[in-house]
Amino acid sequence: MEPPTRRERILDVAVEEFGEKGFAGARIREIERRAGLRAGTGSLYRHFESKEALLQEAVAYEVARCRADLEAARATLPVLDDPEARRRQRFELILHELGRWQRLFRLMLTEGERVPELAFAVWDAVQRPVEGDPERAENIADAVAMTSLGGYYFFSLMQGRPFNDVSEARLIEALLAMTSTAPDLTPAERR
Amino acid sequence: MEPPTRRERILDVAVEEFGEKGFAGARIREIERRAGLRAGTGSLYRHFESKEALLQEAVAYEVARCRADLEAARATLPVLDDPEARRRQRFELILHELGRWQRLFRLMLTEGERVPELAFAVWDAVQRPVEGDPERAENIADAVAMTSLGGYYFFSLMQGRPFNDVSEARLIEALLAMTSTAPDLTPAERR
DNA sequence: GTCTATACTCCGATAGAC
DNA sequence: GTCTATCGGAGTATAGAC
Repeated sequence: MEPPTRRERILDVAVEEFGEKGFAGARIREIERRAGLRAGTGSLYRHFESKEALLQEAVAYEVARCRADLEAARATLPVLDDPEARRRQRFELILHELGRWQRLFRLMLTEGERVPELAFAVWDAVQRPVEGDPERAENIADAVAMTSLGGYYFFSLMQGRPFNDVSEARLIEALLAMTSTAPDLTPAERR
Repeated sequence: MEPPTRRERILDVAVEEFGEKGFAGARIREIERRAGLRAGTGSLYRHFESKEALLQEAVAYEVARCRADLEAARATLPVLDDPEARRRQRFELILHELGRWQRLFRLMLTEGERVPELAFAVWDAVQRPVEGDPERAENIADAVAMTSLGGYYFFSLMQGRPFNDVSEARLIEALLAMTSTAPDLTPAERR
């Protein structure tokens, strides 16, 4: 692995700074400081046109890195035969990756209008394509699992501790039990 | 109902402005403009000490109003005997109230450090207290439902349409089916 | 390509007339 | 309690030496 260029170091810390404080709250001087440039000198502008341009490039950079990490993580996982084990594996991966994508989620919530492509990029990478009828029981069960993992992540983030003191392992256990028992999820009107 | 005082009008629009743009991005002149004061004159400071103080009071104001709305909504609901109907009622209420609390959630994510009491206030109001053992099956099932509704709300917000095209009604249906079938949620090691 | 120095703008906040 | 006028500070951005 080559050492990161200065440009990459700037992008790195810019993602952090924008993610933590949003566009308006982010400080160029702070990004310079963290990237190893003298703070407040404007040296950053030899690398990027403006604060706005920096945000755009930082987001694109982080999306690319997150996607690569996700692919890499998927590639290292063993291929499992048991469907339940496969679902557990998937749930654990999702929960883990949510942390990796946290800053992009935050930017999506706070700077969505400023970077409209971000929403597409994130969902394109994160979301398993829905195959066939979205009303299919399997897809609904998957949506419940996905939303539950996402909600768990957000609520835990907000509470600053595991949501309602339910551990990750416990939640996954419950989700597996609920979706494997596979209650009839066909809409009532179709039965 | 009395007409809102100017102070209340300011608090009203301040919640909007802070919620949309965060503390750093919010503009006093914009709040003045929206509250019917001349923009950029600093007239706001006859009512509030500083931007920081305004944020604190705006948050407290919004928490109080959201809580009142929640109580009011609960009070108007009919008392149901059927436990399943009661759960459906509860799920629908949560999904509905999440929209009302949206700005506070956002402020919690973006300005959490600035207003540490906010997290306590919000969770105290929203969260049904966990009775007894948090590992109890009922509480775990409830946590799954709560997280799923929260995640559904957030993801739909981010996607700008119902998450994975699953309608609210459909999600609630699925959650009811999954939690009423009541699979054995006791942790494996206790069986 | 990094620094010094600084221009320029925007914003939060204050003083004081009415 | 709202306006006019303005201060002071902070922040983005630029010009130019090295």
